[in-house]
Amino acid sequence: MPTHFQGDAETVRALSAYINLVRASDSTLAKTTAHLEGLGVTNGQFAVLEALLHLGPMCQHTLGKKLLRSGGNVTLVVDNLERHGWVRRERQAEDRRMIQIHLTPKGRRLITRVFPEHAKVVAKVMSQLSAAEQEQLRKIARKLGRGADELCTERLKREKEHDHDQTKQ
Amino acid sequence: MPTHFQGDAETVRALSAYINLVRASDSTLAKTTAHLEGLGVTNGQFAVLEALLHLGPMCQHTLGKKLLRSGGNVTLVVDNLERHGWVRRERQAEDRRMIQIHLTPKGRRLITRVFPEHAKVVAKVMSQLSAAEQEQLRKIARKLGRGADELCTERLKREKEHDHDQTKQ
DNA sequence: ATCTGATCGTTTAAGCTTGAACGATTTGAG
DNA sequence: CTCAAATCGTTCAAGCTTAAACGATCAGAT
Repeated sequence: MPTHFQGDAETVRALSAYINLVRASDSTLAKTTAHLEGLGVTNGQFAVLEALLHLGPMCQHTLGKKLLRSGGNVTLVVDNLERHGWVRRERQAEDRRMIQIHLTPKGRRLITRVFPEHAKVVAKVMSQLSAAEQEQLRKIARKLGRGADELCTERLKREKEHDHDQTKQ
Repeated sequence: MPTHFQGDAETVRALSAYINLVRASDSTLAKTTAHLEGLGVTNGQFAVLEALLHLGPMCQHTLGKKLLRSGGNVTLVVDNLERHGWVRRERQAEDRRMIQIHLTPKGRRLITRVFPEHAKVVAKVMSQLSAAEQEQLRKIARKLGRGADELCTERLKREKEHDHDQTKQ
């Protein structure tokens, strides 16, 4: 094989970290997705429902930015969620370009029931790592993927800390 | 909102690490994919070409396991690679169920040219992290995604160490 | 030799995802 | 006011991905 890989140690290190990162993500995502499918909810649908539950109603454009998905994708996922009766669209009066997405009571019941199960699966998968390792992973991954919001986790922490209702919504 | 998230600190920690992991992977993968698309190679195609370059010819089933992809997916990707003239199928004589995939000279030229560029992009993205952080990330992610082989990195390290041709194949 | 079960690759249907083109709406400049 | 540019959601074509059903091939038992 006449071609060498000409990278230095730095490049080898970066590639190694990168590959393991993507594989770990793929692998854990597959496990949690398998659980969701058994509940009749796709990955994208779950992500939207979770965002609406933990962050409140928001318009599709915002949803797309939060979830790192294209506009067309959000339209499709919301279509499907609407078809199931889990969310409803509400055109904004002050800016008729925007459509705010709301959880319906039915949708709220669903995600409220499903999310704890999902959390349990994630906890089980992540339990392969020690607490310290999970914390390191969180910090490093956050630094790497910075610019992306953290969705539910901040809210979860607040809920945990205060431990009382935030009846807003 | 009458429903609390009932998880303990352990679950919150796991979720937080998980979300940041998936987001970091999504985010970095998007950046590297964007570069590949400009070269007329899809993600899956690149992964196959890279595996063939760094691990040598192998049958589709093995390819699927290495890349964590379904059999049907491997068939499609190899179809497309074959259509471009970058790989060829070679039915095995000793076991006619298997089909070994080989890089063509044209395919080898392509991946040999493209891989260093890809490595450079990865190195740039990962340079947001210090060397120590990258090393930590590699270890932790590897532990989490264990069972998955590391594809090129081991081979790259060997090439780097020995720094001479391994003209095999 | 024949049969059974396992393995490998292919095909198909379904769903996800994206980018680009498009229409509706708003904003701001003139 | 009027028009141009920007923003938001929708639609469409294309490609990726998977699971399941299928045919071909092999290995082992009888």
